[in-house]
Amino acid sequence: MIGRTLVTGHAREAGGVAGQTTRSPGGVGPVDVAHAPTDIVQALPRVADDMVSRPGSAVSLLRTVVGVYLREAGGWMPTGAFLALLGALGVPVPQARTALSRVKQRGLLQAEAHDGVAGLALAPGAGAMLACGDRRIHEPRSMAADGEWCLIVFSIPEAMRDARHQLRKQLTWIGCGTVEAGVWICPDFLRGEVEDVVAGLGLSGHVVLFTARGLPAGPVAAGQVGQWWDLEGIAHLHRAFLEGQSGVPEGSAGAAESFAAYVGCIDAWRVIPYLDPGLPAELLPDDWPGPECIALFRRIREAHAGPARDFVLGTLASGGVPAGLDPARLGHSEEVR
Amino acid sequence: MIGRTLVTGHAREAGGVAGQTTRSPGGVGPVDVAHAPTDIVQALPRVADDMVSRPGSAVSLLRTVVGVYLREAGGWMPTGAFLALLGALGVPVPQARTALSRVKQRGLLQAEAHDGVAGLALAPGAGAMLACGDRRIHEPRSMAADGEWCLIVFSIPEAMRDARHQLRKQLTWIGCGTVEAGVWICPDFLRGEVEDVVAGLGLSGHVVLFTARGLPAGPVAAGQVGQWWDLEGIAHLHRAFLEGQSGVPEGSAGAAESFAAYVGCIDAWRVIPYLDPGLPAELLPDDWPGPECIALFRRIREAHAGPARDFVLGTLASGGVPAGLDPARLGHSEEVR
DNA sequence: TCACGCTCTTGACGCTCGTCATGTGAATGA
DNA sequence: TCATTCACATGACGAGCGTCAAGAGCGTGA
Repeated sequence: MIGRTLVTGHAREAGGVAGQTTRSPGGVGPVDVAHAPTDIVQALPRVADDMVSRPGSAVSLLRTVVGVYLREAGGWMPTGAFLALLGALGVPVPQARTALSRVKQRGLLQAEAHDGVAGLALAPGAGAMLACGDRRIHEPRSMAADGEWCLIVFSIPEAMRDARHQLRKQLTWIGCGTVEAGVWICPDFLRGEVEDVVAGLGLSGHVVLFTARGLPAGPVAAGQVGQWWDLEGIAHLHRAFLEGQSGVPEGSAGAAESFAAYVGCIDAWRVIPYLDPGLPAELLPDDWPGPECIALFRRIREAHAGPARDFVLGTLASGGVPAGLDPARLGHSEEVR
Repeated sequence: MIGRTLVTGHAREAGGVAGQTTRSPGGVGPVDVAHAPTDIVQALPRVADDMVSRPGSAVSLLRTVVGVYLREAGGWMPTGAFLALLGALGVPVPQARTALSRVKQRGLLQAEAHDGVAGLALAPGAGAMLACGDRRIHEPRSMAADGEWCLIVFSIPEAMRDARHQLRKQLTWIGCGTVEAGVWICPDFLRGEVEDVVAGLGLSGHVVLFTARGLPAGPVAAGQVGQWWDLEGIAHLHRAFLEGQSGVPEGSAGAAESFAAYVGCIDAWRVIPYLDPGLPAELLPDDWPGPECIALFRRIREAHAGPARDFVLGTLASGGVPAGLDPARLGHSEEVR
């Protein structure tokens, strides 16, 4: 729902003229062609992978575990370890297996046996996406009041409408705002990601990027920013994070609890630094929840990242049976291998 | 014709998908409201006055004389002096009177008698326009390769189509190029004039200006510039100037000849620094005639500005009968008063 | 003052962008 | 495995921008 709000949230004042629908209300016959996933989907920059699944779902949690721990573990983990870690997050083994299968199918992981032990390795090319995600997640950047902007101007023929649609969507995903139809804006430090998106869609010839500065500071600029971004929707994301993480203990806890708290926090946090471009405080409402959100995220990380890491290492060392974990929470741990 | 080339010269490749038109082709009944010439016309920035008349015509020459000499003469000259000066430029007295009447009607000059002598004074508010013209004419600016751009983004509702049309036209007049529909560009040192145009049309609320930099230098940027401006049309203007002024002696000459040469040169030159934004040489074709043009303009000014000024002062001192001028060229000089 | 020609205006049109509604396939969770 | 929900593709639509063509208005020159 949140995602939907954001994606469709840029609705301009559509009031006034009542749109008339001349379409016949009844269902039409089986309509046709449709749904060739086309090669555009294949060309999708991997940023899309961060957005498809809902935070808290099994796939999303798995995706988070992969992002946070798999590279450090050498890019490969036995299947049993995945099951154990997801189990520690409250995901029953059958659903965890389904999630593994789906993430594998999506191309993020690939099956690989090491020394006869079945496991999953990072798919080639996924490393770059994860690294990019790391930057955004752990070093959320904020633009200075006099910082530079990146303006994205494009004109894409109707024949490439899919690509145009994808472009618009992905620009929204990485935090760009809409100035006018065909003119988007973001902090200039996101320029690299914009270029990646554009190149990934094969639209380099139709898009022009400018580095701009000097929005005449003051309330006028703040008003502009309010028109360009769905600040309300982004603030709602932040507040949902604050609310969801408010019960997380910020003191020391058991390794398993720390792991669950930390991964849950990352999983809830992950999408925010994408959709929030990190606008300068001077251009945001006074009660903007961003800084408080970042502070909470950092406190939780400070408290639990270390123990959570220890928990994962312990789980890996024990071959899938995490130490100090109540076996009852693991579901059918005997299935693990 | 040149003007037309420039205005309509940005035609994009209109080919491609054949659009379907569901609109009824027949004319509709007398449609309504419409057609209040509106106050938009009154709000026209004076830059328009520089473009309406063709170089070399009586009105244009008069406009040039006014711009170059009237302010120095104290903002007022007797009608006879105008007739004499235009006569020195080859304009017969009847046409000169028509020109005076029309320029007066347009609001650039206003009738004023000094000490019982009929004459014409600069209309209030015209001074600013002339000053702006001076800057562009005598100090043609050129952008550095790493200079800053001004991006103009606008979206104007269909109900204000006239204003939108005017905006587009005037942006072209002051040298702006088209990036996409609704996105224009010019060197940032023209920003002030852009703001004047926008404010003059009452469109401040619908236009956003950015200061941009960092067109990735090189042939790519040059290609972009070639798409944004009608470089061919501008080069044609330059070459026409070079050709038209090639016969002008650059050495010393009689006062009257210098006056005719100098005013003729200014008159032919005047429009060029408006339509040519002064792009950096790195982004222009190798054979770009701009610098040669400016050099020629400066040589002619160097050679003739002084004597021309003396000629005007002499004419004013003698009350309308210029010294050293062949009376035959003056037409009916006895009509002068 | 008059005829000519250019400019501007006006209406129609095509193109692009964004949105909405709808149908389909996939992801999710029980 | 199955029902529900979500995301995406598609077609239709409104809006904005620019262009074209025809007609009106105005500048130009005789």
